[in-house]
Amino acid sequence: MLYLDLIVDNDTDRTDSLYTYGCAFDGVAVGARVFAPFAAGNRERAAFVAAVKDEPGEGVKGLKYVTRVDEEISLDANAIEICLWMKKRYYCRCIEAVRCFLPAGRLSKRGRRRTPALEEAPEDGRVALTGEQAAVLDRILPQIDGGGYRTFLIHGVTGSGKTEIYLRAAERTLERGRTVIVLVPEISLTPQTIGRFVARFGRERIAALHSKLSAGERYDEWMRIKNGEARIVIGARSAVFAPAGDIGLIVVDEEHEGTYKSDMSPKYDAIEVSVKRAIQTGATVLLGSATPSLVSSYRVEKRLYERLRLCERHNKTPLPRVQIVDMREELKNGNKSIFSLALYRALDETLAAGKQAILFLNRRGYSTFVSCRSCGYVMQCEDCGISMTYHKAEDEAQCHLCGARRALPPACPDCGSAYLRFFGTGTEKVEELARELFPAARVERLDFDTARKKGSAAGLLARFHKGKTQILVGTQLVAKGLDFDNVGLVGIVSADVSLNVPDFRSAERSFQLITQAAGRAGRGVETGRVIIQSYKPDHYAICAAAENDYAGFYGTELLLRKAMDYPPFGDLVQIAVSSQDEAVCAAAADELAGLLRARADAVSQRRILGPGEARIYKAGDLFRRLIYAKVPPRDREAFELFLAQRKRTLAVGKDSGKYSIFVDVNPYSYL
DNA sequence: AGCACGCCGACT
DNA sequence: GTCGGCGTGCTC
Repeated sequence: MLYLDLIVDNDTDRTDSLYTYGCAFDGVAVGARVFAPFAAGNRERAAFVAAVKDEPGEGVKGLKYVTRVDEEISLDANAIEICLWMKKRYYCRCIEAVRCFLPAGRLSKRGRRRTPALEEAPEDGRVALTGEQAAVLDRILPQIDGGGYRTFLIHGVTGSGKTEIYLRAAERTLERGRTVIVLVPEISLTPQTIGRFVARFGRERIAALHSKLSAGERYDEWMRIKNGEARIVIGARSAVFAPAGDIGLIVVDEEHEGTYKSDMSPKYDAIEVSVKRAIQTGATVLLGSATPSLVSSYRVEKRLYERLRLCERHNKTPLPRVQIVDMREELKNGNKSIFSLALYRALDETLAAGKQAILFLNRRGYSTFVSCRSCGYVMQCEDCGISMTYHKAEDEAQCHLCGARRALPPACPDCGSAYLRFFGTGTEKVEELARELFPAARVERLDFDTARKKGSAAGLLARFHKGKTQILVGTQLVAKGLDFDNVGLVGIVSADVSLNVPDFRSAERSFQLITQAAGRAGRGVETGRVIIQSYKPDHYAICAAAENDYAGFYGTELLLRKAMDYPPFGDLVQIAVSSQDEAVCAAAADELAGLLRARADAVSQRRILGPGEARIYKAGDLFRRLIYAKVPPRDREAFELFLAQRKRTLAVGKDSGKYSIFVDVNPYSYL
């Protein structure tokens, strides 16, 4: 008789612990999926083996027995180890982590072997390597040959040929009989990257995991990976959990992108998980970016990663000329338009020269808020409490958080005045003004609103590519990865939008966005122009982006992070306390913050912030308060233990169900 | 979250 | 005497 510690498929915090069962079946290993009777009703539930033992161990009362073993679906010991680590690191339930490793949600039925089509691959552009590429591969390939864990940060400017590095590394890994996982920020935005993998290795060796797959297709792809048929996996962040055996290489393309952090439970960081998995199997990790995240660059400094540089743009096009325009001066000179004189002239010249322009503004909609000039009333979402954006195309106000839509009131609901006006600028207004200023030019807009209609984004981009459109207005959708030869000008309408987000990463994100957007200019033969408009033209993130000075930005930002104890000098842990009862929520949040402060020494007291009301104070029928804890590395383990114990006490104790605690480690959203 | 148990009122 | 209302507490 064997004894198994099981993670039972039960959706509550109370049952989030290991249960010991007897097992009469032979050959059951850690990771196996079994079925066992659970609780008073003895209903059969699925469970995963976390440990196999000869003795039941202490404190086991009323031993029950496993009824059968799943022959088809199983995980392995490495996966279980990661699940237990995720519970500790991200404060999720074990079973939630286990589900990450399983094909989509509920386990669906076996399909009949459906291989979804991938984008038509271009011919394999296998060209001679540049000297730089060869040098980078000289570091990577021996590492792959030797096995063993190592992470390389490939710091390469846009167009320097990072994808070719990934392809050669993948090729070598396959030659060694090992498997490859490639993570991309968003599969729909990276068809070129996928296309090149398909061209190089063939569709049948690749499994693509993305959100457009049906449950059945997902299951089939999962099985193709599990049984070794597909040896290369490409997908968004969740592909890091692919059931690939003997992983030899994990690639994370555009590693600085926020999409690698999950915003749903488990709120994992796919880069952290990648490194964990790579350590387990002795694999190489390639993190690629033109603007590496501060955390990754700091890890290079600490010798946890090794930086490899690619500095030359592939076709040797010089970097664009960049000009920063001080919008305060424009206002002083009587120009109230969102187009500075410099941007207007540059657009005029660009169009006259038969070139195209991209206008970038990271804010969709027409205006940012609707307000009464008489009494100051601002139209807000009833559920989220944030101001609503006016969308002219639909002639309605929209909440950009929950998607709620409301018609505009004919008069101010508070004072009855007719002076309801639109404030702030979004892409819709930029598009409208561009049309007014340049009536001869064809202007189109690419943002979430125009891209969501199926196929419309592709058509829009094709028209721009063919030169039928002269001005393309858009949000960050236009900043990413688009490669057009004839773009002579990129105008960043307001660099302040991303800078003024209340988030410690706002400077970093602004630097990355500006650098990316600027990278769209002059991809062809000639030098392009970039104009950055800002009310903070001296801001270090803007200046550094304009000068293409990554090192300068990194140095300044790192000092600020250190002064504020922000990542990479520790974790920023967000703890949300929520309850249907406003007073219970407040009291529980106060108590928890008190306990956190009590365990910290005097120096660390200031590292506990709050509790404060969440920006979305009332979500549905729940009131929410937030506490932030800045946790330095040396305190991490003790902090994790403390908070996990608190969560456990809440789950099994008297207050169970009265309020809840949700933890997000290094969150990307502060609402 | 389920699900069983248990203690009380209403009905055959 | 027994059916079922839902409040309470447990799940190897």
